[in-house]
Order: sequence, then C-alpha cells, then structure tokens
Amino acid sequence: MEVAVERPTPVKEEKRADAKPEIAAMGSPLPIVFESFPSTQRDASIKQEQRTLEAAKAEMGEVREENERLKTMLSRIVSQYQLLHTHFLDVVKVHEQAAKAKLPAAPAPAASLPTGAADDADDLVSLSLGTRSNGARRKGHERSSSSSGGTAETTADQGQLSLGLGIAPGSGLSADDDKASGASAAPVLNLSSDSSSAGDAAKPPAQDDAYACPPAGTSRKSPSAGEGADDEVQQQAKKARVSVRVKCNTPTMPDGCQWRKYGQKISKGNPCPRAYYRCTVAPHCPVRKHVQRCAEDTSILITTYEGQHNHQLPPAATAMASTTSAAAAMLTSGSTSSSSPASLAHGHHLPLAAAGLLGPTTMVSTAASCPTITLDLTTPAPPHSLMHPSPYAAAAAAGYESKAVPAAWSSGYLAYGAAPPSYYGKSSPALGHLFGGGLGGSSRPEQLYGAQTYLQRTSSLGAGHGAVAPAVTDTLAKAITSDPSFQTALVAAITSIMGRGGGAAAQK
DNA sequence: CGCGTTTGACCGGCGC
DNA sequence: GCGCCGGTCAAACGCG
Repeated sequence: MEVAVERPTPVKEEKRADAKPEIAAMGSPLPIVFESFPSTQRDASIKQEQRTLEAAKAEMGEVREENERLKTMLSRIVSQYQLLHTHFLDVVKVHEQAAKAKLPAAPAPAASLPTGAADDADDLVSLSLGTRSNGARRKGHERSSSSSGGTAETTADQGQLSLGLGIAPGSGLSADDDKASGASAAPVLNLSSDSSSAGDAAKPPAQDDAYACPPAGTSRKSPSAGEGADDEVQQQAKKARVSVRVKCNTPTMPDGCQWRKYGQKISKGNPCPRAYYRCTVAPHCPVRKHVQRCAEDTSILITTYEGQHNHQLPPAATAMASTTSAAAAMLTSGSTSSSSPASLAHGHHLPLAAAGLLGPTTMVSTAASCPTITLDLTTPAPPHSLMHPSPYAAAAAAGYESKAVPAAWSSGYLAYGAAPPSYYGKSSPALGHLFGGGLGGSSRPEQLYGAQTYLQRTSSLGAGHGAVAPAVTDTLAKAITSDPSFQTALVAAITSIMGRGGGAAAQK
C-alpha cells in the first residue's frame, strides 16, 4: 500500500535528480564543444539547447508542482484518517462498554457493530488498494467463489470488508453480488494495484517498460495462481470481447497497434463484410479484432477486440488497450461472479452497470459464450453522467470524432495534457491502474502514473496516426471512471490506503 | 522478392 | 445427423 502511494514521488524525485546533472552537463561543455563551429551555427545550436533546457525546466516545474499537490493531499488525508480513526475507536469503546453492561461474561458483541463485525477495529473495514499481502486468503477465496483476481471480496467470516476496484487480467471490477453475505449492503469494490491475478510478488522482476503487460494467458508465470479457477478465468478473459462503435471513415480504427488482416467474411444480417485482423506487434500475440461497418449507418465502424496482448505496446496503443482492458475486466468480473447467464443478461451483476455507469452508450451482451461489452461512441450520453466536464478532453475526442462523442467520454479524470479537473485522476496510481491488465493494457501501479499522464501526454504529442487514437480511447477510459459511485468508492479506498501506508509515511 | 491482402476452402460449434 | 454460421487457414495475388 505504502508503496503504491509513495511511488509517484520517488519517481519524480528520481527524475529531478537525473535532470540536474543533465542540465549541468548541457550547460558547461557547450561552449567547448561548439568552439570549432562557425559563429552562426554555434548560435543556432546554443539556442536550440537553450530551448531544450527551458522545456526540461518547465517539465521539472510541472512535476514538482504535482509532487507538492500530492504531498498536500497526502497529509490532509492522513489527518482526516486519524480523526476518523479516533472517532471510530471511541464508538467501539462505547459499544464494548454497553455490551459489558448487558452481558458481563460475553465477549465484545462485534456482530452488533454497525459496519459488520470485527474484534479488531483496524480490521473491521479493510479498504485495500495495493499489494495483496494475504495471498493465501485471497487464493482460497477466489477458488471458492469462482471469481477472479480483482473481484470483490467480502470475507465476512473474518469480519473484513474489502473495498476495491481491482483489475487484473481476466478479472477486474466486480461485485460478488448476492454472495456478499451479511455485509452485502455495503458497496463492495476491490481497489487493487496488483495488476496480475497472482500478485506482483510472484512475478519475476518486472521489465522497466511501461507498456509491458502481464497477459492473463501467461499468468502461469505466477506459481501462486490458482490452477483450476484461473484456467476458467483465463478462458473467460480470452473470450471476453470489447466492441467499440465509432464514426470513422477509415477502413479501421487507428488504435496504435499493428494488425494483419487474415480473413474477411460476409456475416449474416449485415451486407458489409467483416474483416478479421490479428495483432502483429509480437509474433504470437493472441489479440484479434474484427472490424465491420454498421448495416444501418456505414459511417459507423464497429471494432471488436478479443484477447490479451502478450507484449509491450507502443505508446499510441496503450490507451485503447487500457480501455478495452478495463471494459473486458468489467465484463469478465461480472461473468465470473457465479451468476446465472440470465441474471447477467440484465447487466445488474456488473458493478458499473449497477452504479449507473453503463449508460445507453454501453451495452453488455452475455448471450453467447463470448460475452461482449459494447462501447458506443456514436450516441450522446445522459447529462447525469457529467461530473467534471473537461473541455480539453472533449476537444481531444472531437479531434477524432467530430460529430457525436458522448459527453460522458469527455468527463473523466484522465485528461492528460489538460489542467487536472480532478486531483485523483491525474495523480492516483489506483485510478490509472484500473486501466491496466485485462484485455490488453499495461499494468503495474508504478507504470500508471507515467502511462496515464506523462507517457500518454508525450505520446499524444507524437507524430503519426497514433497521436489520434489515444484521444478517443482515453475518452472511453474517462467514461468508465466518471461515475459518481466509482469516484466515491475510489476516494474511500485511497483514503484508506493513505491512512495505512500514508500514516507510516507521515511519520518518516 | 518480400510482405500484406484477398478469397475460397475448411473446421468446429450450435440449433433443429 | 445435417445444415448453418462464425472464424481461421493458406494459396494466390498485388504492390512497392
């Protein structure tokens, strides 16, 4: 936990530390190097270097500023947590005294506590964001509930409520719906920064590449993963599909990945042929997509993604991969929550659907063996979904889709390159991480910060068609995170994390 | 000549 | 068992 919260800061400080010698190196040797140059050429070079220097300084300032904001937020949250904690202990004390007065011989009536049951106040409500320290417990729970890594956990038997919003390959946001036992009234979300279903501890030292993604299909790398249940999960994840409807005049949607067409079919009910593509970024990447124009409106392109990338993604592709990852994780988490297909068909088991996030622009189809979630970028979103309208994001989206980008897509927190409409979105590893893993995304909490802010920002500035793709895909991601319920849960989880890890950090 | 696309054949799942 | 249909394969083809 502490790691997840603390990570952004060291990264930035490291960057700062790196920058200093760089600046020094740029400053002093230049005159010597350019001594032999003609004066005009030298001046030009010096000017260019100065521009670079200024840019670097500006970037440093930006990072520093954000770092300060993080620190401020952290201290505020820590103090609030301590306040709450004190209050909570008081309440527990009162309860214990009341119980002793009634039943002197009986133990503390933990079950009578309003939030559930626990002897230890600290363990009563566990809002977990970050590493899963209790791997054994989690593993067992996964197997018993046949749900996947990031699924919601409610271990009432231990008096624990776990709040999380986790997305792991082949898993993700989910609620164990009816299985949430006695504490089912409380929102059960799993905020996990652990992108793999098996936990980072079991993984080999992660590559430094921010775009490396642990594919669900390769979770065999993690020996602690459950075999039987995980196979099921992997299959689900593999079959999970994310369909994106976008108005687009090009043959395919520029999502940043490299695709090779391997087939084309006329499918029933649509005169437009369906083209089949497979990812060629890596030789054996299992990711496929098929592209088909809408029968009613041929300007609408329906792209369906399936599978998980088992390789590093180019920067331009991470946005779409992350988005589809999140959507697929949502889907798989719902479909693996041991609920009947019939109930799933109503979409009520998908936590985000229940939270109202899945508006008319998002459809979930679980009729076939391949559950599909459809993100419709061609219809306007309901006004209620607007929390933090971001004109920047809207403009970015409009850059790709000039006609009908749902307002919801532009209302999120991950508006890179824009003034942060919300603090959490720009800085929270948890939020960014939400879009890691799963269908194709990059993961690891420490990557999130970079992936969702710096890297995407820089990648979006890059040349090529890839510069366009993140705009539309990011709006997808924003939509998923723009739900008030989601935000509430997220804030609660982050508060918890910072209270636990941050409390220790504050003492340092 | 290499690489990507096209296109007909083939295969497996599913419903009747 | 049969036919339909979605998905994949692989040889042929085209392009740079």
